[in-house]
Amino acid sequence: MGDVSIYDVAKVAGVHSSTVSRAFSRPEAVKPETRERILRIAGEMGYRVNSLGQALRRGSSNLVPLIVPDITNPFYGELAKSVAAAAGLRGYQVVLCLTEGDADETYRFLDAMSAHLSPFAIVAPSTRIDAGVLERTALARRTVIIDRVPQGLQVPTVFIDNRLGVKLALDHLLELGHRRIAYLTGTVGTYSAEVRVEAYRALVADHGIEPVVIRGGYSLAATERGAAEFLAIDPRPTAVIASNDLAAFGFISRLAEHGVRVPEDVSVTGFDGVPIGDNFNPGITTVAQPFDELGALAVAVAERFADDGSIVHEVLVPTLLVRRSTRRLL
Amino acid sequence: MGDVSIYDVAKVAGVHSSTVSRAFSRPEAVKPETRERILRIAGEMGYRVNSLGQALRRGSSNLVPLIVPDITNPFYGELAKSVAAAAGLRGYQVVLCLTEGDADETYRFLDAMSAHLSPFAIVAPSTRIDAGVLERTALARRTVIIDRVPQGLQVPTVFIDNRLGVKLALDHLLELGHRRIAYLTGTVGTYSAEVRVEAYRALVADHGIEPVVIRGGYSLAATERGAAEFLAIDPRPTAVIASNDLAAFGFISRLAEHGVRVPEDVSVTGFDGVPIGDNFNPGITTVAQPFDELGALAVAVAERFADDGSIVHEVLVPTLLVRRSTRRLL
DNA sequence: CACGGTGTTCCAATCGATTGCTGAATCGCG
DNA sequence: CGCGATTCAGCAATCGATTGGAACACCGTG
Repeated sequence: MGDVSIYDVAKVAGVHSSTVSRAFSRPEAVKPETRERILRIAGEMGYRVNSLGQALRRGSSNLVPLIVPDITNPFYGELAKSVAAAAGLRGYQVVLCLTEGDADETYRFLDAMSAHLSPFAIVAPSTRIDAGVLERTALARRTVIIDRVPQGLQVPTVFIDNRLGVKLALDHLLELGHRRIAYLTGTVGTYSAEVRVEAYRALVADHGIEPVVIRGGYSLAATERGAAEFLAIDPRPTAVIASNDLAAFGFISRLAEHGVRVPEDVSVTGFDGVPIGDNFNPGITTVAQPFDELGALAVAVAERFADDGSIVHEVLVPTLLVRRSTRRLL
Repeated sequence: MGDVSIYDVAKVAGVHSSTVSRAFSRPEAVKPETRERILRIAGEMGYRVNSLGQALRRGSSNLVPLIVPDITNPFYGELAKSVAAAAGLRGYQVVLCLTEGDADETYRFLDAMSAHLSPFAIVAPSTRIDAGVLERTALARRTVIIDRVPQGLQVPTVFIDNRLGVKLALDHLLELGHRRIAYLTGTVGTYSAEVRVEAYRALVADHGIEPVVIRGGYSLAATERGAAEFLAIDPRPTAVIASNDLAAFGFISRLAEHGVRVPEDVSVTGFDGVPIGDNFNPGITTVAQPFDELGALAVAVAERFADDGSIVHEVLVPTLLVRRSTRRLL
């Protein structure tokens, strides 16, 4: 089955192996009737090009590593889906690399995949990118980051306008009459996460509102702590902007266990806009990222970077998705 | 950086390239001091073995395709996580293949990955496996299925005891005093899904209970239809066994929008035991699959199958995870 | 008939690593 | 001191595909 090489096909077709190769990779360079015969025989013999031999010779494979901290987080799930779709369209295969939040793993994966001659890599970091280490990895000049990066780091990035996202959520809540609006953090230490809190602080100040930041997260312990922190605040906020959907889910769930209902008692907004938010109880009002665009741009930007070294920073615009977790303050 | 080959190292170290190769792949075959010098020089030069050359020569790569319908479904997310962990431990890299429910894609991915000389493949199907097509793919004799398969299909499998899972949920509800217990389906057409409904039908019959099957799903439309079907039933069931967590989430969410509360008005159990169920509102009582075991066994079984062709069927035992979505019938 | 031009195929080197075989050096032992 | 055994390293073929350049046939033209 998989053990037919161009040599085998060449022998049967009575031509040289290089002709078989060209029949596939440069069709116009071989006489139509010869080509057809080769293709037919190859088909009959069950020949399939060996990507390895091809990649070795060409010096570049079609394997694109997607490095994420945690695939069970729906945000990364959506990201993986869109990247895989965009990559597939261009003939790439996504190699899934899970770091579990260990930054060193990122660089290890990058090294491992450069040994597979990956043309480029896509990284959704869980922490701020370490410029020094990144420079040292083999794929350094061919990696795109799905996050903001510190000034001066020569790496293309793709991410949403976080400030606008927070503004969207805040304006929505303000319009509903809320004034005591708190912010719930997640656990990840990405640059984006920091940008979001800072945006919250700045925007809220513009309205003369005192910022209140609650530490949230995903684990049972973190969500419980978040709920406890919230319940201890006096006077209690009437609305909460969560840094991401997952944190909002856990927060709402813990609140419910304490008899605090959403949106009746508190309005809560999520962030990311993962589809599962539709199936949450209540449907979560959230700042939605354009995932399809995100994946497509990540691949396109990475391809360009690898190709001509051009470093661009694509900033996507989020939209507000109003569902049922927010309501007008009575 | 990535452009150092064994020849470069060999030249600097003053030895033959084959010695460099052996220094890495068969350390005992080269004199300790020679080996150390080679390793040191290789390190200084930033040499990294080129997996492609290696795989081409060996006739087998370390790339393991994991083929799943939808990575944003938390079940497959958990599966991917555990498979990636188990694979990583043995030096494999998981290649993520997303079929979006298109069965043909499965076979296409299998073919594509056999061109990468994958040692074996792991498939979580979205439909019943097509024996005929599977046989025809190159990786056929090296694929393990995460699901039940029809009798007579010569393929190793890893999956949980679905009947026991349903029994766990049913017994729990019976013990809580429920008698009108319905079943909510998902949308996927896997063998496991079928087995679960049938188990429900059979088990419920043992208790003289009339089976009621509601068609659920993940999409907004499907969850709404499920809720509508449920609300139309008279007399209304007091408990529902969902075929999977995601379906349960959407169902509960739509029910809430109709003023029906869980668990106050209906008890609902999920199936799969995805961690996000903890952050759902309310925390979902569910039949938990042992994910870590699942991933580890999938890799182990696939490895054995590829190695000596032995076909085993591992059946894992699920456990009941009691949270807050079920309560005693008053 | 000779010659330049065009179209098609072949030859052979190459990508990077592995491995059976061979030859050389070293060791143990009588 | 000499001989066989053992250890270690070099040689060269090989995995499968690609590609620059050579070779060949055939064309039309002068």
